[in-house]
Amino acid sequence: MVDNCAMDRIDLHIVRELQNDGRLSNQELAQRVGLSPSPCLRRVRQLEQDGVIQGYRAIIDPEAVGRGFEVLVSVEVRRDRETVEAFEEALQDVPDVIEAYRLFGSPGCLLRIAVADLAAYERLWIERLTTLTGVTEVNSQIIMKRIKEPKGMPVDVRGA
Amino acid sequence: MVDNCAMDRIDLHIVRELQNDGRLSNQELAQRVGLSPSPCLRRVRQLEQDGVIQGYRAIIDPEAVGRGFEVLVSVEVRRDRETVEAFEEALQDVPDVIEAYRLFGSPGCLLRIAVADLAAYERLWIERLTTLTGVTEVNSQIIMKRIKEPKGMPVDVRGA
DNA sequence: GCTGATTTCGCAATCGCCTTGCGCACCTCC
DNA sequence: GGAGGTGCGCAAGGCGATTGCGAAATCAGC
Repeated sequence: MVDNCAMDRIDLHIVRELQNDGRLSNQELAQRVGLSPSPCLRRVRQLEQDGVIQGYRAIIDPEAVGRGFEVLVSVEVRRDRETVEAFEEALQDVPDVIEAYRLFGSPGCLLRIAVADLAAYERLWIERLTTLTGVTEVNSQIIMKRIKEPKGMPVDVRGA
Repeated sequence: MVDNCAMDRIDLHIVRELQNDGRLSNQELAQRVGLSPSPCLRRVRQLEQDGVIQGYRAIIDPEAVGRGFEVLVSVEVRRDRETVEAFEEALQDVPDVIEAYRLFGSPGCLLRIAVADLAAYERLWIERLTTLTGVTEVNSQIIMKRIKEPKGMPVDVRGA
């Protein structure tokens, strides 16, 4: 996690390739970045240890696991430290909340929620969202379409 | 991609484990879901082919690749088909836009953007966001804190 | 500019895992 | 009760991961 920012262009290239396909074999990866397998693997291990690569994840079709209905929820919370901290802590225990951000300005907080369908969302809304303490306003917006599939951060490799 | 929804609890378990750690060895995975390696691998391949597992990705620290500054941008676009389609198409060519949703109601569109710092965002805003055709309103909100790290979809495995 | 120290590479060998073909068990439908 | 189909476990072959070591490159200091 220490910011050992000695990332040269090969490291960036490795990061980019692994972000595109986290299951690349070390051999294939080495070939793509122009290295032999052993130093390539050593670099990957170093990147993992430095926290640059935080993990690997399979990308799942939300529909297939019964979470094809997505909602963006703006939440306003009373702005004192206790309330905010309790609210954010409580969010951790709601698995349907996929993403959550605290913002400057208004709304103070934005959630992305994924559930099975409208009925499931109604249940979540009435049972878990409106009951959170300190919440003064909840505004739900159904997602019509995902315009851009999340593909991770773009990584600029100078000269590659 | 065809909805071969014969996902039993073992498949759900596989999906959950691979979402947690996309680089699990097949042996380890098989052991966790209570199978021997060969049928386990066959199931994984099937899930990939059915589009349930859409891919694998390394999770990268945004800071490490110079994208530690994140902004949520509400965009309003003129609501005719031509404009909307052109706008959404144009978004694909802006790599700094990490996520994009089209919403019901207002705002009509929400973007998540990741750049290096405020200066980089100012440049992006003036050069690429305000110049998009049909855009009638752009409202930027800087993200103070990521409350919940994206960990993918929760997968309920009945009885596991 | 040369030299020593350090870093990083490539090679080779070992080990372990992936992968596939096959036989067996179970389940279903006649 | 028998026949077909589905899905499992076993075993073997091939291939990739992993590590130790020597060589090359890079860098600092003089």
